[in-house]
Amino acid sequence: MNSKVVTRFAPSPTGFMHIGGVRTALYAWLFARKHGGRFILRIEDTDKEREVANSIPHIIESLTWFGIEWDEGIDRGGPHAPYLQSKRLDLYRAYAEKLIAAGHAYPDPYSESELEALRNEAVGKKQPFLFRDHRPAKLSPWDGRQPLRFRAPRIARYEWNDLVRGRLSAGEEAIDDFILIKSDGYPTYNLAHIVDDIEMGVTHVMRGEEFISSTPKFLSLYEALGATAPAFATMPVILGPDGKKKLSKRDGAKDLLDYRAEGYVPEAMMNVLALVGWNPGTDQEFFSKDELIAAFDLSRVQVSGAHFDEVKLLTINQHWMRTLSDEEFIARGDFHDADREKLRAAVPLLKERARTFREARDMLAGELACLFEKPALNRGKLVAKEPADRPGMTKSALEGLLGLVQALPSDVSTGTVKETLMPLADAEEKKGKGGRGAVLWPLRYALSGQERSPDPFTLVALLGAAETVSRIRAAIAILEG
RNA sequence: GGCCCUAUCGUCUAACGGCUAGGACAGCGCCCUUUCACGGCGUAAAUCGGGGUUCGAUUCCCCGUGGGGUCACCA
Repeated sequence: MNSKVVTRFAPSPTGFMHIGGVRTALYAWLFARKHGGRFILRIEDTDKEREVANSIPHIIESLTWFGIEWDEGIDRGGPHAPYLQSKRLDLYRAYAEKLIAAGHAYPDPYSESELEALRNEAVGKKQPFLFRDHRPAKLSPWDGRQPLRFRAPRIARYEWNDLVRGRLSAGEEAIDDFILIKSDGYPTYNLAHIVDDIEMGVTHVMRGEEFISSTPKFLSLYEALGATAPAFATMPVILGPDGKKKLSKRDGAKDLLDYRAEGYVPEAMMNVLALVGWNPGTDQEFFSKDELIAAFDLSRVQVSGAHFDEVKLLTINQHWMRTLSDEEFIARGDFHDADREKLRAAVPLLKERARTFREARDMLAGELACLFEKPALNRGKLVAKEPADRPGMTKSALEGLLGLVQALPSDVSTGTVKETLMPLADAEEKKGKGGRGAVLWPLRYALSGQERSPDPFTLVALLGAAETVSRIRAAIAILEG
């Protein structure tokens, strides 16, 4: 029974995908995987005016990066191909003819201006405009140039079950004679998605709450077609970062692939997105893809809207970056021309400090640049005693370091460096002149040229004894000069 | 405006009608550390308002308020 589950994600090619759409796709996909079912990617391109060029490959790239894979769909075919609605017009036409024959559909006889006049009249009387009040007395045959309308039944109260929200209902005003086929020959969403869901055997439909109020349309159309409606599951909205409104492209929602460019890993995106609107009922915060599939449950999907927290995303992204092997980290970090050997050595440092790959790249060019090139030292900085508790720098401290570093083996661990150098710093501390800082600050600055850097022992280990000696000598030279 | 959905810390959320309303992120403090970061420990922070049902409401019901959605030849 579980193996019969079929879900789908059916975006229209109107541009990029934002996290709201991706999350809906994620839940539909998780549900299919959880139940050993199939997941379909269908493209709903029935509005040729709003279509944006190249949307389809962009959507495919987005979902692929994100980590969702589909069993049938636009680019890989399947038993119900094609998965592009504009290539299925004959099918919608056949269903439309069936509806006409059964008396469930009729051609709209009004011109645009006539319809406009009727609508204005109703508005003038402060009445809601209902097309069904203006149905033509005599039905003329449909020539395919007029819009085809659904003859909506009058039902006092629609009620249905929602897998997330339970009992939902709507009054009879929720449904009017809506258009099935537009005058340009393309079906509307209302007809096309239902025909496809029937043909493709979709069992569970996940979608946003903006579809709740049009569900009566869908139910009555299923009934007119003599088909059983699938189960519905309504997803909560994802709200914009600052406002309370639904996240939308208009309000600056980001392209999913922008997150890739900013250095987020898809594991983190999936983890975070799954948790906006769903939770496992436990305290677990980190979920791998497989763990999500195992834990996902529609009954624990939230009913109210939620904000997407990019700060939390940073934390979770850092977690998933740290789970990568050093090789994967380098391969996925897009570090182009960095010195491979130094880069390899720097990875543990990057894993500790960077929350995104972009941050990691910035660090390599910024505070970690000293790993790759000699820093430019500045005499004023060398001797400055700012902030107040800074000890300043003495030639004797640097020379003491020099002696110890020269004795280090060429391949040395951070721990050994620390064991070797700390006694000098501790001795300085006993003298009470600036404490350990009297040694450690000069070392940090000589090696990094910066006031903020990784700890100096790590720097020595990464740079090697020879380079360390060279940099300390450079600092001494500046002090003397 | 009609209809529909919804309401727990700043944010994401947990809590068969029953412990001092729990966790995470962010915040704050302390420790570690001459810096930053990491890490450890700790701390502050919430049930929208009013009725009702009940021995007992975060939980169930009603009203109000706030927020959202929808009323297309868009999906």
